[in-house]
Amino acid sequence: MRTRFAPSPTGYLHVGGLRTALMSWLVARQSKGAFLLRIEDTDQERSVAGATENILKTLAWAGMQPDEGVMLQGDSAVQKGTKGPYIQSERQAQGLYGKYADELLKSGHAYHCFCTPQRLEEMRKKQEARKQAPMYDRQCVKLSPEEVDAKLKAGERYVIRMKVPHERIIAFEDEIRGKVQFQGHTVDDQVLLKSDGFPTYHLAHVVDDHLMEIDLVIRGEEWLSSLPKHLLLFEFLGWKPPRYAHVPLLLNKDRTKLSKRQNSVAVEEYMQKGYLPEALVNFLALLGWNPGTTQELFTMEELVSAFSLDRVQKAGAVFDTEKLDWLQGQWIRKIPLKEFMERIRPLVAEKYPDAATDKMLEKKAALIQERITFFAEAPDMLSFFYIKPNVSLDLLISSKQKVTKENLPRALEVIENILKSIPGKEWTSDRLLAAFQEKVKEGEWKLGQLLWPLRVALTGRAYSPGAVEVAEAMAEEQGTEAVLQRVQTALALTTS
RNA sequence: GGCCCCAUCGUCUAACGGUUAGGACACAGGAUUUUCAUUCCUGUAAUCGGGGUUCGAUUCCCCGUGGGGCUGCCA
Repeated sequence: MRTRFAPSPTGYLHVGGLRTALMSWLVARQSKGAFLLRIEDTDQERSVAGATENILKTLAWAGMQPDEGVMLQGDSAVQKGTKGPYIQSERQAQGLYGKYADELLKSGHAYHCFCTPQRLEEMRKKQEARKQAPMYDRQCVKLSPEEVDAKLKAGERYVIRMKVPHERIIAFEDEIRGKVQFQGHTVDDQVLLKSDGFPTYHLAHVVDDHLMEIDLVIRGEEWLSSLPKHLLLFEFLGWKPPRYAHVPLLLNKDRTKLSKRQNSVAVEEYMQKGYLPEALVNFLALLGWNPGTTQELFTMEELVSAFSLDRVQKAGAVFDTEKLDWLQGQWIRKIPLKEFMERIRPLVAEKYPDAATDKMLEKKAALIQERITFFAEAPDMLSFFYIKPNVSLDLLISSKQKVTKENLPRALEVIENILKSIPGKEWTSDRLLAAFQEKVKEGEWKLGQLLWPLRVALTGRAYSPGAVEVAEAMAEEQGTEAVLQRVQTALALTTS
């Protein structure tokens, strides 16, 4: 199966685009076919320099590389394949689209239109006032060949429009929606070739996807109403149309089409926020698709074998990132510890330079891997290993743990004594915990009354890894004296 | 306005015409030998409305209603 993704280089890659790209990629992989990337830059005004590379890099981040067409080589975009060029402006330069427009002109399926934008605007206004659907009124169809020639010779600006047979019924079987039908008279005479000579999306899509031998076009539902135009063009040109899958739209919370007003829509934004590609891809795959099992976590490989278009939903899906965050947590926990450590190292080192060469970082990383959702949380979570924390009396006290202003000094003394009673070599979290539990057995203290102040004394934080785990790591790194010192500092705080 | 598409918990979704309408996220409660988190358990919560067809409709048909998309010399 040959599939394609055909973005316009207008800036960033949209999450909706990533989703259709993903489906196309999955289908191609699954069928051992090819995933093509074509650049649709027929709108001169909207094209942005560097956007192509940017889109390609983002796609690569997500784990999708094109097999053919425009792809990344180092930092720049190159083209590979036998059906190129794969950039529409380059195809345009070869006169490709004009050639087929001429063919349609000759066969009577298209005509020159000399109407000015002003006239078209007025026409639409009148139609709207009469509560009619705004459609081209075919004024230029009436022009005789001689009149057309004369206007062309006079250098009048023109476009080429397709001539839609009004009496036809255009029916089609969509891969997701099933049968879809349109009445010819409701379909507008679409502009095929603009006055600057460039094709519109409609002509370019039909010509390119035919020439590039695309078997299946997966695109957003917003294209469904243009489908009859495309089908007709394939017919007029004598070509077999591809299969189509019109994927339901991604929606804002208010169920309108996903917009940047209400959501982060650029994949880059999710990269910057620290989302893992595994999480975003997993999330996108599950939006509007389900495997028919209760499996929620999918690697790319698993998606390749599990995905199928017939389990894609017909209704739009609200882009609610709560589940994305959950998936992010799941995926960050799956990262092998060493890799996790190397991912957080530069972030921690940025704030605490010692981390750059920290031999203890793996042990510290292990303490936080299950408690964070984003790498960016790591520096804060580990801060107390690198700087002495600011411990406050307020934090040492906890009503939930029954640590009061009154019993706190005594608690800290007990903690100190327990710690002192254990030889440095035996400072493992298990051994430490056992010691505290023994004390608890005596009846005077609850475990929380001892471990809470210890944890706060060591970390200065409302939440952190467990007290004994921190004590173990800290003792190994800085010696038991350093740990005791922090307890003593806290104790001093209570007496001042 | 016209054309097209769609409709199950708040959200993502499952259910050959026969299920106590299932799962996940979120939320609430609890357990997990300290906080936060993780993990586990429990709970709250849905078939848009009306007609058909059928012994029986979430499921099939029709009509409403609601929502969305398109309606550019943008894609």
